[in-house]
Amino acid sequence: MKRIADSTVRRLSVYLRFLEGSSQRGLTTVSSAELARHGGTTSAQVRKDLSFFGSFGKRGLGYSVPELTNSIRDILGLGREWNVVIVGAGKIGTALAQYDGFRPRGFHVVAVYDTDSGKVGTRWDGIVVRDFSQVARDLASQPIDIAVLAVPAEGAQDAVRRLVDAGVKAILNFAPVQLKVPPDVAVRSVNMAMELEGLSYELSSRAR
Amino acid sequence: MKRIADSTVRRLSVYLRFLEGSSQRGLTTVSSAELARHGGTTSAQVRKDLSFFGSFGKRGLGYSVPELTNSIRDILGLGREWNVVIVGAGKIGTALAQYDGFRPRGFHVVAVYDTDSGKVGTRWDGIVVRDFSQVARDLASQPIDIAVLAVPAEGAQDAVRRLVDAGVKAILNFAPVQLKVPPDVAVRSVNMAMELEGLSYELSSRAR
DNA sequence: TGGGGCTTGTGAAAGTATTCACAAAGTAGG
DNA sequence: CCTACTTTGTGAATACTTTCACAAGCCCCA
Ligand SMILES: NC(=O)c1ccc[n+]([C@@H]2O[C@H](COP(=O)([O-])OP(=O)(O)OC[C@H]3O[C@@H](n4cnc5c(N)ncnc54)[C@H](O)[C@@H]3O)[C@@H](O)[C@H]2O)c1
Ligand SMILES: NC(=O)c1ccc[n+]([C@@H]2O[C@H](COP(=O)([O-])OP(=O)(O)OC[C@H]3O[C@@H](n4cnc5c(N)ncnc54)[C@H](O)[C@@H]3O)[C@@H](O)[C@H]2O)c1
Repeated sequence: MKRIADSTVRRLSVYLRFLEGSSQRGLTTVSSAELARHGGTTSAQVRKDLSFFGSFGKRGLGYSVPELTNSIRDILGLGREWNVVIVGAGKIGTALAQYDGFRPRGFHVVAVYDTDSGKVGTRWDGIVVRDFSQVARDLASQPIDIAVLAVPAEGAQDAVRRLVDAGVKAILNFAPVQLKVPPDVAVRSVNMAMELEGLSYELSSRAR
Repeated sequence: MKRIADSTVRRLSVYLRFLEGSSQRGLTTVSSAELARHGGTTSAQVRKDLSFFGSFGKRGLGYSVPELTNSIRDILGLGREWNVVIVGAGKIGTALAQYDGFRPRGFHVVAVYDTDSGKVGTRWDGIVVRDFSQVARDLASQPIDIAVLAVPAEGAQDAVRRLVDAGVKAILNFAPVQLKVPPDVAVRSVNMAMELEGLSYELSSRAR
């Protein structure tokens, strides 16, 4: 099977979110043009994206909202719960642990880790902060799907090494560094400084 | 002048970060191959990226670290301070306002806004939380370059409308919605749920 | 001062992604 | 059942990005 472009997968997320909203507003069908308008793309793009995975619509009518919702959830692997740990109980780690937008989408934060003994043992919303040195032991008994990395840049690569050694296969990285991982580990990075710099570039290049 | 790809601008940020580290470690020159290794790309890509903006290296030798650092800073528009406001003093807005990684790169958080009267008037690190309804008045006296949007998804589009009306030309959006803005306003979105779904997709498609 | 070794800068080629455009398949209404 | 209309699914065309490959330029040392 052909490799699917990252941009396609991201758009599927966007379509899914719109479909969930449509369902709540009682819509039963939706056209590629409507999906496009809300996703900031074109109807041809929507149809092409979906066509990589199959044929989900009815010609002349559009897509059934519940059916397409289920199909995209399946494609994205959202038909199950994913166990997530947050590494780094600092400012951003705390915000993420307390965020209630992940659970409804199937991402379940099962633990928060830190190296600071002053933080280990505290708890928020029923999630205890555990000692990061125990992560390998913990993962042996409770399987983890995704680790969210929210530690300072200096410690990030070392923390990744330990997570990978413990068997983690997917990492969402907030530290502003380029992580090195084996090819069987998936990484996505959120780099806010980079986004701000992108805006800075746009503002500057427009002025020119 | 030809439009520069987004991916190129992002890589420039990555190169810049590595150059800053190199400078601290006392290096005076660096080759495209070294930049590539740390940026997770290829040396040809590095040279091509830079070639869009000029010719910065010395053949046979590489790039002067301080000169290339300055050149990239210039390209990205980082030769000045940018005034930033954060809209939404919730979990993520608080983390961002207290984050100390933005100031050294020239992004200066000058205000935080919220609509919740219980939060308005409180202050962290010398930044007072102001009433969002006053944003237009405030911006008239103090110019703002970038607004960081950290409000719930439902309120995001309306907040954007008000910011755009007040003259804001760049927005970094954390709400999981596709914002609609006029063409002269730059938007970047950080959508964490989408990143997690991307990881979910990768994990699932590998298993298949 | 000239040659060997290295690295840049860049057209051209290859590879990806998006857009076009239209046949095919469906709906709706008489 | 037939006609007019809508919207999908998809090859082909276009646009964009990355990789290749090599001449040109510069350093260093003999
Ligand atoms: N706060 C933000 O808004 C923000 C924005 C952009 C990027 N980031 C990035 O996110 C990361 C975290 O930022 P923050 O502001 O939350 O920092 P922070 O200093 O508030 O928190 C970092 C936490 O990580 C813990 N830690 C350190 N090393 C660790 C390790 N090896 N294992 C486990 N825990 C460890 C520390 O004890 C601390 O509690 C940084 O890389 C930062 O650059 C943060
Ligand atoms: N917290 C996270 O880790 C996280 C992760 C991903 C995405 N997000 C997104 O970031 C946004 C904020 O999330 P949060 O967890 O900080 O929420 P929150 O509820 O903690 O904070 C939202 C804040 O925005 C304020 N607000 C509401 N409407 C406003 C308006 N029109 N103008 C100004 N302020 C307004 C509220 O009073 C509140 O203080 C949401 O869209 C959320 O989906 C948050």
